[in-house]
Amino acid sequence: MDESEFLAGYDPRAYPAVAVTVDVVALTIRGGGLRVLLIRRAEQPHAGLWALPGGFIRPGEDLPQAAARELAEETGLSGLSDRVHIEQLASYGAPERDPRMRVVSISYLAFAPDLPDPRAGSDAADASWHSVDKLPQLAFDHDRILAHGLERARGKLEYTPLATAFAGERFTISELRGVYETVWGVQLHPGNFHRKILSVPGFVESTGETTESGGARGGPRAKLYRAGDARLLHPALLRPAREEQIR
Amino acid sequence: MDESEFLAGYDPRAYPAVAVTVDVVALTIRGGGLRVLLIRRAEQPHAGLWALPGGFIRPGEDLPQAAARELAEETGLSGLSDRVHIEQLASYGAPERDPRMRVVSISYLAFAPDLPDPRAGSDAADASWHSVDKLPQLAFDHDRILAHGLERARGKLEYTPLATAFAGERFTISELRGVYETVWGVQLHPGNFHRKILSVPGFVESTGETTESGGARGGPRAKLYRAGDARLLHPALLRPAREEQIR
DNA sequence: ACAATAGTGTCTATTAGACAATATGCG
DNA sequence: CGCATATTGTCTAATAGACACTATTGT
Repeated sequence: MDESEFLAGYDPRAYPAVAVTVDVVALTIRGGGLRVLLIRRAEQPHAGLWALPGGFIRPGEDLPQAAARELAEETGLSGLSDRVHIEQLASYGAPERDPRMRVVSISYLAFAPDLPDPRAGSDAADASWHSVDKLPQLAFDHDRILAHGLERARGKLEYTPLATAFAGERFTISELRGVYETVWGVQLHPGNFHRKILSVPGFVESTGETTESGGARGGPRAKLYRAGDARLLHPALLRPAREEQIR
Repeated sequence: MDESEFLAGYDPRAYPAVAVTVDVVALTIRGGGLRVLLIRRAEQPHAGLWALPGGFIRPGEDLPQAAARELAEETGLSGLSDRVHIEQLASYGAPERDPRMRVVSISYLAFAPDLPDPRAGSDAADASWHSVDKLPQLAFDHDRILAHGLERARGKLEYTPLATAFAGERFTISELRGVYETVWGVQLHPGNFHRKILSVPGFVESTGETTESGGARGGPRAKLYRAGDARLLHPALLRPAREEQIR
């Protein structure tokens, strides 16, 4: 057991130092595509490569708190706490994932609508949103972490109301469909999607309002909705099954 | 960023030491019920309380490897690697979760059929399987970790062939139904379950054999199956929806 | 007027689940 | 024999998805 073993003679300071970091996969939808926040490393190792924002946990700081802080530091936003959904993703601790010392990274997944252009923090040469379809080479094992985050996000759209976290405070059914289409990378049937969304209890609730004008290329004004109180979608919105996912 | 910040003047050895442990939620089905492996702490703090098996990661050791090692040490089994399904659960790092120092724990979830009675390791006063329905008080935040593990296991039965990891090499449809009923704590309709399982591509495959004899209380010999090659169940086996889960 | 879009109606195939029926083997 | 269980059949309600239709608005 951890602490009994500890008391039985282990002194963790006698071990090679273990560093604990948090890395954040921050996703938003911009320019019609799904984008991830990357920062360009200013220092060795992997200087010049792009990487996920992250850093050491600080004394007295809880893990989600550290993730939120790192994200706020990199985006230059302080008051984003209430609009950003953040959840733990997974941990990575392969012995050689950092060439200098043992680093265990706890990754977090963040979603938000319309996050602003990031301001590079003091420890980064650059910071920007990157389309997940054309990614640069990433430092460390951050490609694996990012892939895991994307997979998680895509899956969670199916059975949770997470998509509303990518939309604004009020949104139309079409905008919500756009979120699904962007994250999943598929086209969805507008009519069936519309009916389906409204049939899931607690997913969205009507505001009684409509958009100020019709769509850019015509069409009637759409009703506006806000996120409902459901935490799970029942029934779920399933992606069209792809054979290669099953086996 | 983590390492640039590091190089910019951070020395992790200058930080208060952070210890990284793995804790394992090991589940099996015994005596008709779902059971979890607990060890009784021999040392302070929380001496005498039950806790999840776990311990420090060792230099050069990957995280899943550490989890498998801890599980093997506590169960007294060395050759269980190929029959045990093990996967990462989540990480816990609240600053005060261990009263002595900063400890970040990475939890793992393990499932296996018929795991033997555990042998208490050198650092434990006792080790045994406990029904998840009547749990003792647990050390640290292990009640939260265990609750999370149970929730994950129950959910994964829905859309993965995980249930076969609780059954033996060959099993009947009724035995598989027993796994679902035990983990979910519900009664399932035998006929519908039977047809449903066989309709999911790749979930089970026939061995062409049957049981040697009928059931203990009569009935025909059942056909024997083995796990198929599906990694995801499509369509999924959904639990009867409970209203309180949705909101 | 014309095109694009919001929202609704309808039809079909699939699935979950209730219930029934048949066959087999234990006591 | 009588009962429990394995397996299959049938029927109904709900759902996914294809397709069509109407109404509204921008150009």
